[in-house]
Amino acid sequence: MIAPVTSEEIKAIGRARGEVRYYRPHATLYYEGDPGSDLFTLFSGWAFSFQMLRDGRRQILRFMLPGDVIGVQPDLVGPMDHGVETVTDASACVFRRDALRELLAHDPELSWQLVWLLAHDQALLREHLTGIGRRHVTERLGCLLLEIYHRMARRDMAEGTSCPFPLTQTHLADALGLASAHVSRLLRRLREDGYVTIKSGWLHLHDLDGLTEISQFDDRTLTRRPML
Amino acid sequence: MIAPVTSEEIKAIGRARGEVRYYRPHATLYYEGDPGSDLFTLFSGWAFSFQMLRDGRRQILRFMLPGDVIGVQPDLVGPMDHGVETVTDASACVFRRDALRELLAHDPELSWQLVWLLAHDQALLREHLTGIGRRHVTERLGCLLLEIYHRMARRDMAEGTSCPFPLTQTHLADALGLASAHVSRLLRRLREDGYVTIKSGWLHLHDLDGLTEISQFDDRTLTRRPML
DNA sequence: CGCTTTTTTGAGCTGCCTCAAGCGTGGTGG
DNA sequence: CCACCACGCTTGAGGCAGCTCAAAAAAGCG
Repeated sequence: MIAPVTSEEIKAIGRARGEVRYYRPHATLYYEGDPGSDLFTLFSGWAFSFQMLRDGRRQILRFMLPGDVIGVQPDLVGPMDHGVETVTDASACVFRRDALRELLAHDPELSWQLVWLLAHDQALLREHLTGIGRRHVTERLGCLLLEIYHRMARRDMAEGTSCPFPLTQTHLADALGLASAHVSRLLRRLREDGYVTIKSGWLHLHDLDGLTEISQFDDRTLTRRPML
Repeated sequence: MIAPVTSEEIKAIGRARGEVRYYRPHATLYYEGDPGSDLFTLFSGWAFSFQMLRDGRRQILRFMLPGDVIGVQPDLVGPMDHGVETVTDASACVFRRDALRELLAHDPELSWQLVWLLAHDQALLREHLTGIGRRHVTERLGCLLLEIYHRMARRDMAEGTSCPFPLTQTHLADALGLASAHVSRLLRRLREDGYVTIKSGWLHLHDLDGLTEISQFDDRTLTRRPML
């Protein structure tokens, strides 16, 4: 999947001047415990961040779409508290951590943007947390699909009310805190009720407003666009 | 409750030079939708941040203990995506948002620290998210109690394996994504099994190691101390 | 000491899980 | 080009964890 990028992204990438790396699906950008990995801008493809528990349970924290910045989140010194893995073929622009620190010291505007970016990530995490903690599962799933659709639309990567959607139901389940069997049932119901179909790698929202309504979806975090 | 503060906190507060405000329990520092509130350093007392759904369901995102910084998280321009409310009597040092922006421009070191702080908050959120999404409820509760205990201990506000604990079971329930009746049952079991008692505003951990074990508690996020 | 808030406990229910088997599909190699 | 394999999806059956509703006991608080 080759992704167009917006002018903001190109600007950010230019600033970074890192090399570009290419990944296969299911590849690891960095793993939990990694002692200080690099930073990335996802150039094309999808990825996600996650944490594991000892017995293999996995929680997906966030899906990364083209243009997203990866690896700023963690403690900037010290090991990563989460891993990042690709979903599809992907390419990412790398730049070194120490370079960041230097950049920040010389460019207050950049540090402001970095703060903005972190704050934005936090907002997504908060929304996700509230969803898992307090939403009914159907709402939860609906919100996730809508969030992804809107994020894709902002990047001009949607066509009408459809967009590419390479995630498996297992991804969804691990993001939503559910069993994948249950996600299948939920999707069936959404399909039968005429809201959504997922087919050959595309998400189709047949009734965007209806889904927004039944999901109690609130795009408070999405109306504000990332600057970087 | 009057709280001692560590030297780091005093330094941070000095830098901010804001006025100090005093709050009663159950008071609002800012509310969801607040168009750009101020920033705070919690000086004494406990508070928490939360989001509400339309039908009244509440998710507690994070508990704030003395010394914690409040309100940096959100989008630094634009309305707050969450509210903050006190649990106990509390006092907080305020400083204005625009002052922050100016400070950042002139002090790269400070912006570095701010980034650190945001990253640390994110780590807490991630841990919380994984807990709610993928942990069994007993583990979840255990982890929350341990997290709070450790955070208190770091502030020298614990005595042995006990610490002040002003939260109600409803607070715990809303943080963990549970019903409060169920929290009561879980706590009874932890008490009967000799792990924990909560009594007259204090948390007593009778078997810290045991609880850490059965909760699969991992203090990866806590071993790194906040610098600000 | 009376009132409010919190905690405890019970009974019954249901939403989501687990386990498991069958099906569809795309990719690979003969 | 076809056969096979692997992986993801679907669907069923049965179980239990955690919910709701409710009411009583206990613990602050003025």
